[in-house]
Amino acid sequence: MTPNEKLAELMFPDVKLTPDHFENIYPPRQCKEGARITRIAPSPTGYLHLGVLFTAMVNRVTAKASGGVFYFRLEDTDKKREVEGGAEDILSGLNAYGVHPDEGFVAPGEIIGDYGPYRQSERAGIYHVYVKSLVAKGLAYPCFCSEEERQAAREKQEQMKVRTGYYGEFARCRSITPEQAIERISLGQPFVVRLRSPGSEERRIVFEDMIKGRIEMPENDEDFVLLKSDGIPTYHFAHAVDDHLMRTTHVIRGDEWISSVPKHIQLFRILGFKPPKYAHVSPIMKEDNGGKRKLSKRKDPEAAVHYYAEQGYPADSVMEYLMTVANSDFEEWRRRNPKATRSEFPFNLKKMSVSGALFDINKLNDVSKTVIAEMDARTVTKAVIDWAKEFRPDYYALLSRDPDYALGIFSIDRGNPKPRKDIAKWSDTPDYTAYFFDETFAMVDELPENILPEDAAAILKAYADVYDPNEDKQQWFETIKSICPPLGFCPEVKEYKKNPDGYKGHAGDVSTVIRLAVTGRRNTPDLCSIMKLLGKDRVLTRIKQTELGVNP
RNA sequence: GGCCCGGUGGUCAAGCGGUUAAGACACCGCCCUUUCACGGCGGUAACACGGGUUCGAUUCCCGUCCGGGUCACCA
Repeated sequence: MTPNEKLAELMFPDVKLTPDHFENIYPPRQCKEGARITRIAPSPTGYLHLGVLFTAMVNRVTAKASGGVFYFRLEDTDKKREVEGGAEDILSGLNAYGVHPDEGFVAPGEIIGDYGPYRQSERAGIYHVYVKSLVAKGLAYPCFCSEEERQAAREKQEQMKVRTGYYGEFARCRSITPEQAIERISLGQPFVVRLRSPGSEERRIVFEDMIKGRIEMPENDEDFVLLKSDGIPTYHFAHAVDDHLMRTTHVIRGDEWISSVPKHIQLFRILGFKPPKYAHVSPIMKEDNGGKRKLSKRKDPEAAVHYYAEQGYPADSVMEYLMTVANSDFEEWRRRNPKATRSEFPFNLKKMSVSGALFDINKLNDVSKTVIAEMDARTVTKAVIDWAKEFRPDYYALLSRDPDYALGIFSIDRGNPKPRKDIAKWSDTPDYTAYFFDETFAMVDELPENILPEDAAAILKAYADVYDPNEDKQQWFETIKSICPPLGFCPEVKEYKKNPDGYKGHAGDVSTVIRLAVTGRRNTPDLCSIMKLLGKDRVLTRIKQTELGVNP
């Protein structure tokens, strides 16, 4: 045994397997030519972030479009930051938005696939095999530096105005001989394992990022940590081992990783792995005092995907919006293919933006209005009730009192060739539908400027006398027209416009007064339908109340 | 500070040496219309700056400025 092999044996006495073993039990995948294997590998440090959903969506769509596999791996190597229930939240969130993994963690408590374990904390044995072989070959070494020592070295580097980091002459433990290391380990000194980096600052490494294009950077020359003192790997090492063994072909991740690519490529080479293709996704930004910054989970409520559920944005709306952010020609495609499923869209990583897009709530609202406008009444009603049940108990109570009435509300003007686009999210509905319930109906306190109170009172009085709840829409409007002349209003708008001085107003003004009395609003969907739904008694009561209020 | 990346209307974005510099959202006006919404038509509004290269630069090169990312035993 060489000294390094002895050292490796001492460091990992329990490790008996070799890398070959894993190469055999995780063979290359049998996929059709060009199939892309992608993954989402979040760490369970909190709730599902919009950026993670976005990245997951991009991963899934690229895998699916190529007939490949999209899997979910849990990066739980940092116990300190782990949040209980974090993994479940992320997973159920992804599923709620239709970003279903094919493999790995596919649902809370459900793990499938032949390339597991998919939880990094269960893969310690695998990582150790690879680290051990690296140490045995002298490609990695134990480092005994304390935090204080590293801190001191850093300060010295800052003083000397040189790059900080554990490299070159600053990599103190690099020169410890295997014999010395064996002695210190035997003494029980704690250690981490570092890569003995063969890189040089002087040399450049070039790689092709599928989104950002060609990128050139100095080689990595830092002896970065592979295994932490608790025996758990760092992200870098786990990335290399896992993505190789799980046979990932395309690593699509946030662009905060781009600066570590030299480390990653170096690791793949040293381990004898074929590096994956990389695609670094720009983050979704938020406007902040005229500047831009990444959506922050702490500062921005809209960073957490949960926010959209609370606000009542349908999952489809969020995904449609995210797709337009991902590939801006998605919108145009959608207009041409209104009924197609998103997976039919020819998604392309190369069409992704190189710099981060500002989160645009206006755009989300617009997209969402279109999504909701195309839903049928039953779907909308159910969604609103489900939403209210969770987030607006008071409104839920009103809706669930009479489900058919609720259905009636959301049926108005729905399904006709000119869809209304006035609901962007379910939280718009309590106010939007307030006048349908006596509890939330608010009487008018102000008339339009062009209508005098006495005229309004006269209109309401006249209408109350002829009101017939059984009229269809056309008859209903004829009735309104019929009360116009005696009141001094013109039944035809066009005629009124030719001769505005000859009348007090036109049929539109008359119906506005009625609308105001019945709904308390100047703008509503089709009034005739609304009145039918409200019912004769309620309509008459409101007309009378308003009449009194307007003309006491 | 070092190393990367990026700067086209308020926002998202096409464009890749010669264009009246698309389109979408937002905003404004008009039309349609019993209101609103939908729809239609029109409008305001952009190539960060300075040098090159070129017959010609938004497009290519350099510099400046601005923005973003990253420099851990976190991912």
